[in-house]
Amino acid sequence: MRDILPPETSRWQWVESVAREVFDLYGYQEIRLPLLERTELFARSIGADTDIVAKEMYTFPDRKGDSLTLRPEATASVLRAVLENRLEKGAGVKKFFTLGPMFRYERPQKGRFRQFYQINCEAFGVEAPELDVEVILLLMHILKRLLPGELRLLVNSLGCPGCQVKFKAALGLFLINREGLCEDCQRRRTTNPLRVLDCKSAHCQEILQDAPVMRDYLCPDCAAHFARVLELLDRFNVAYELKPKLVRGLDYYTRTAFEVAAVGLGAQDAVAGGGRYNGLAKELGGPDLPAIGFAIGEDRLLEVLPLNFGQDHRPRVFVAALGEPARERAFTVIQELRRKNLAAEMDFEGRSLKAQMSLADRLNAAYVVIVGDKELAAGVAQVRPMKKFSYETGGKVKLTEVGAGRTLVKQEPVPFEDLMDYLTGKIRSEETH
RNA sequence: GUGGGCGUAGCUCAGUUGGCAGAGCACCGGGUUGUGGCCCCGGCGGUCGCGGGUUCAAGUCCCGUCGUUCACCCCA
Repeated sequence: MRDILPPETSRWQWVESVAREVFDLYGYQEIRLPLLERTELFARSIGADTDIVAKEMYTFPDRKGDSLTLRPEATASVLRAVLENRLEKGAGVKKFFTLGPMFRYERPQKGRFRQFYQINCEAFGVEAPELDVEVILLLMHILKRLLPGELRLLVNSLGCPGCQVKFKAALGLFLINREGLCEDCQRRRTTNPLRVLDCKSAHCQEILQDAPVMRDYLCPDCAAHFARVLELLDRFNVAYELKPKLVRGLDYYTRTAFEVAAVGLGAQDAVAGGGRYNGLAKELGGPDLPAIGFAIGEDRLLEVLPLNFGQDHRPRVFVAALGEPARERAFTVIQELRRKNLAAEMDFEGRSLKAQMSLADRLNAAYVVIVGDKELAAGVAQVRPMKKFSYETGGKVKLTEVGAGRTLVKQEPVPFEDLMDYLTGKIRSEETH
């Protein structure tokens, strides 16, 4: 478990605000969900044989004795909320996004945490491959707004349950008399044969060279659906890699499955993953409701995001005051500035002017307003621009770097009654540049 | 669930065969009695993760424990 602290938090806010903006462009609306659900929901949706359900859930009884679980993923909760509130009724596609923490009890490592954050997208009610593509376009739209680096989009089709039965049978037959599979795969061979496909062992991959491929087992409908998805991705110039061995960890996926990988994340390099889950609604006792969605791993995304992205560059005003009367005045000045929507700060501890200047510098103040006895008497404050490398010509500055290429910026006397207009004007004009 | 690395000042880390707990950065003050960033000087700051053991003596050796980190399994 970990805390997320400033200045890191402003990067999180930025990522989330970009995601919200793009979701809005595509017509998605936010839903907010409980972090706790009845254990049964996850057991039924994710699949009892998956690692998530078998060993990774935070599960405990509540006071009444009902078994509750901290959500290990969002899709099941979203679908539960949709069905409970009859949100699937009515014409057209229903589009939702949600974001927040998920919980899995596993050993943390790079890019993996016990409490981690996802941005989730879920769309219901439309079976057409166009929706698959729109969802992928949406995902790539968000990621490209956020990340400058190259992303690898991996796609595959897992087929419908009919295809999967045939394929699993073929794969099982293929695996049954193969020698030399790693220990894990020997176990998986019976428990979850699909997982053998994406084993990282080089030796297993060698054995799998001529294993049956899902694509050959797709029924005509599934094959046509997948072909159309690929055709549209091409038309929108979305670069993708076909990855026949892409299987996903949750049982409920059907047809289109995809994953986005980024470099620099170590062993856990998937920043987003998703796919169709047409059968899940019925599985949970609802109607036959086609559905597709994805999850972005926010923690991992932040990990590969350059450090300067999403930092707060809002200009601030610092009011430096000397003496008690000046401090009184300064307090009213910063409140006035804040009411004008300008971020403003001052010192409450009676520090020296030098110390206040230094503080202003650390707070990244764009301007310092200096108020002392002289200024109060004259009714005129000194306004000093704090751009890097600016300095006052008359000051006792020993800055050794002063010289080549520095601009001279003098501080200006500004009557108190003009202060607000002066500062708002200065800062607005700088913001537009 | 399995295997390894690391826990010493706010941060990053030194610490010799066991012998007075250190540096850089950050912070505070001064050099400049009213002016930030560079420079110089000074200062503040540590139950050495926690508990036990060995020893005249433990940051150092041993055992346990907690935390953290990387990898496996698996996933975002």
